[in-house]
Amino acid sequence: MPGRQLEKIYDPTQVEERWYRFWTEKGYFHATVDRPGAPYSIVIPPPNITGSLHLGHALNNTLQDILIRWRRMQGRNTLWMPGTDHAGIATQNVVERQLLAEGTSREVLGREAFVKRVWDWKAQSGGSILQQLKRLGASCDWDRLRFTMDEGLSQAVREVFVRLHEDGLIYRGERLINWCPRCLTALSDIEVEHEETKGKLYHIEYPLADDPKTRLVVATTRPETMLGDTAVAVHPEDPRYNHLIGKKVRLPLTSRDIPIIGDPILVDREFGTGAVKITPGHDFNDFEAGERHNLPRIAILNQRAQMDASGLHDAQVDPSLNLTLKPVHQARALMVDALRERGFLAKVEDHKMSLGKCYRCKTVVEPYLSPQWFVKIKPLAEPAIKAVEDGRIRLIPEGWVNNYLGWMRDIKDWCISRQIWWGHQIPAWYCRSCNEDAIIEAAPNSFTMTSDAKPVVARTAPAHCPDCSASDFIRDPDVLDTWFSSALWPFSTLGWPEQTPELKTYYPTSTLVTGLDILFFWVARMIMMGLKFTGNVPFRDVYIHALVRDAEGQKMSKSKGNVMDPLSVMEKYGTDALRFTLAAMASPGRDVKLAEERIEGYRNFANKIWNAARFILMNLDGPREAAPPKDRSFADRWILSRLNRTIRDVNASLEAYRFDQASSQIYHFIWHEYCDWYLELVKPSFQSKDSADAKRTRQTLVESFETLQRLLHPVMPFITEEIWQTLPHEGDSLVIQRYPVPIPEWNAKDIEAEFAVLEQFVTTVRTGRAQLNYQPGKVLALYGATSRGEQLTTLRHLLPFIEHLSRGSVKLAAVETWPTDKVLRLPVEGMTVGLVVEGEVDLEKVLSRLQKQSEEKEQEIQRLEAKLHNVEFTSKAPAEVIREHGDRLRILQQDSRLLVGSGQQLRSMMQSRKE
RNA sequence: GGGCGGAUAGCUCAGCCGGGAGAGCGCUGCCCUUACAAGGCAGAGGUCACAGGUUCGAUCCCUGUUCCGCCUACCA
Repeated sequence: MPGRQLEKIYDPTQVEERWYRFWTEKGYFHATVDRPGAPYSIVIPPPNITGSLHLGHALNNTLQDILIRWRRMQGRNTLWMPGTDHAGIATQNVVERQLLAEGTSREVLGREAFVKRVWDWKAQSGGSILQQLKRLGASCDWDRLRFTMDEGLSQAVREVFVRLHEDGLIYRGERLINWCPRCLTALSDIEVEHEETKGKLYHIEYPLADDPKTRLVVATTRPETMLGDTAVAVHPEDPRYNHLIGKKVRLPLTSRDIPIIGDPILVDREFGTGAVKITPGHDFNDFEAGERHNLPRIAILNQRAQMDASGLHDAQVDPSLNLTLKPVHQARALMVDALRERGFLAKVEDHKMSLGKCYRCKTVVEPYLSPQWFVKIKPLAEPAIKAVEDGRIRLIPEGWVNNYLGWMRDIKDWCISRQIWWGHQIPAWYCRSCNEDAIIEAAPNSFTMTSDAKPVVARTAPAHCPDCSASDFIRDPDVLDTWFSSALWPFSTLGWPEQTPELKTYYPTSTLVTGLDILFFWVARMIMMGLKFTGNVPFRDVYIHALVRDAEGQKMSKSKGNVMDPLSVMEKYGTDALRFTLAAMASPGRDVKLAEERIEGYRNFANKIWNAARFILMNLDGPREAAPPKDRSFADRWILSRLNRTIRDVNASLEAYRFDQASSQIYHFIWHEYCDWYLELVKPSFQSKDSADAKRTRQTLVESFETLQRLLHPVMPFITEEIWQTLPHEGDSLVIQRYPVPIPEWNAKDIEAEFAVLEQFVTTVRTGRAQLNYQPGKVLALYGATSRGEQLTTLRHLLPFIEHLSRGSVKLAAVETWPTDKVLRLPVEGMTVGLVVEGEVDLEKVLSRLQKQSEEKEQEIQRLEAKLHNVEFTSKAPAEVIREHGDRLRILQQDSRLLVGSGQQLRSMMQSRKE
């Protein structure tokens, strides 16, 4: 049964697509509730439909796929639920840009046509990331693909909204919210990115109304908003100012007088001048201060962050300033000039401050006063805190727990309404006749509702008004924050609110794999919603992985030009190499710095495996015999024992989400034990094709290598399937084979100890070879000696292997019987290895190395002796440590004596050569 | 401002419930030895950031310092 010949170099492009198609055609990734095995489920963090695969996705999905493939092979009933997220703002932006290029706009199209246009776009190009996930090998159940705007998920959204509203956890009200003047929508607090920037602190003089020569100086970073000031605050206990409380100042550049008030919360006496202007319409703190003191609010900016005509009028601003419709930064410059000219500007100093920007478009965000929908979050947060505190949900690594708890305990109400068209429209309707004054038709067919409007919240459009029974309604134009629907993802994708078999089987899901960046956006909200609506946690484990950075540790971004495209990486090095790299670098709590050389290194690893497979297939031509492990050869027993250890380690690592450990354990085993030693040890047994050893070793080769393919498959699915299919095997695909578990009969501690002796001997011969500058192929005359009985037995027993790996003939005899004039002696762990010295050899070099070694050993001996002579140590250290120190010392002393002898003997050799 | 994490070989990192300092990549030397030059063999390279403390003993535990990340916060 000669297997098919493999090419000399592994070519992933020949392999990957073929097997992925095979797997999906066979339906291996499809989950059914009646499948045996304990359920294991993961919901994918749904990528944006606007997105294309970047390395963060690649890492995230590689780790999920490793878990899913591993659990599937363990016989669990696995489900990996895939899907995409409608990404309201981002998607709307993309389509609006297209419209702009076509010379039109969403306003021209109208809402209905625009939304249809977005669906068209989604149908065309919204799914490309899914194809890329397949390319990565993701074993998702594609038959269950979900989208946050699917009818089923939309129904879940409406259901949740209505129930939260019924429970009083959703309300509508006029608040100061974060507003993006480019996207023209509200944002939640966490959608604002704060960035440290260099700004200015302007000191502005406000003359007292009844005594214009006396001026109160306030400090501000935003002089343009002073036009909306409705008070100035000082600290009530500040002797510099408190006598002014109750008086008024004339607001510069306006004809308004505003009061001076005392407020100990807002005012920090140490900062600036100790006097603060209060602009309740444009600053969150000022808004609260305004609430405390019943101050009027004047909005001087419109929704595009331009100076607003009616706002300027209300604020009684000097019209000659010509500010109308000037954007913020221009208005600021004009204001500063005007203040300076008219003598109100005391001074300007540099000032560090943080600026809020829209996380989607990086535009500076404005606090904006408008009616919005909010989720009252505290009652939802409390159970979510408890679930993590009591361990029903584990965060891994657990260092993030405090982060999570801290954020949750301090959580603020969640603004969920967005003034865009793409998304789940809020299920709230306004009766026209009851809200006549509250409904404003801003443009034809475009309405806004004041905060006084009374909505009817319902699952479907109401037929009659509960108050006046009229039937003319206008639906709330706002849509919900995209994260509102993603918060339901773990159960909405499984059919909720229906109690589907899927929901019963796969919920709570087992593990969530995600990046830190969406811990609050997504994970926290899923926990809150899951607990609220299913009474159960949405997942047991949350594995939080790091960010992928470039080789210099910089965040990858298009503007920096340091992005690495995973698709071209897969093209160049193969998908398995990329996956292995990401897994190997996924150390907990540390960012992944990705350099291309690493990927190349693991590409080489794939090739190493490939060539091991070639070797095995070449030698499989002949009978095989499945003898019990203990009856097999030394090499066979050794590799099975080592493989067993690796199986144990890898399983333990995966259980602990230590993808890095699992990968390096497999890497080390395959390359440095299996290939470097085992395959070399085994070569001689094939010299006589039909020997018992050959038969059994063939069997061991197949067993061990087949097991290795199973062990590695979750990380490198493609090459392992390709190799597995060429090896003798049972079954249709590696995907559905059982994951390796340790086999007790494979353990052979004694054999491993024997191997250590062999390895030391052989390595020492090789070192000697290198020192004597012998060709690797040169067959040597070698000697071996040891005074330790068990070592001698092992050496005798393993002589054929040792001779093969040392490329020489080894005489085991007492050192005294070796020829003194032509043998280099090298000690190792109590043994002495002898190499015959022939030809032109630089013995000086050899000697100096011996001397250096000798010194190192001597140092170590002295250190150990000092320790063992120290009574404090011997009386207080554990017996085991003392014994171990003693053992080590004895071996060192032995080696040291041998080294000295070896050096003397070498010197006399050199002497006799000279003569 | 607060919190968290990091500082170990040229680079990227592992290790550490305290007892001989490791890997990968890179580097040096020899070798195209029929599985693999995307390879083999051998090797060089580290006062484990700094200063104290606890201990018989500290890379590891504690305290402080410096530097670097990240998260978070309304200091106008």
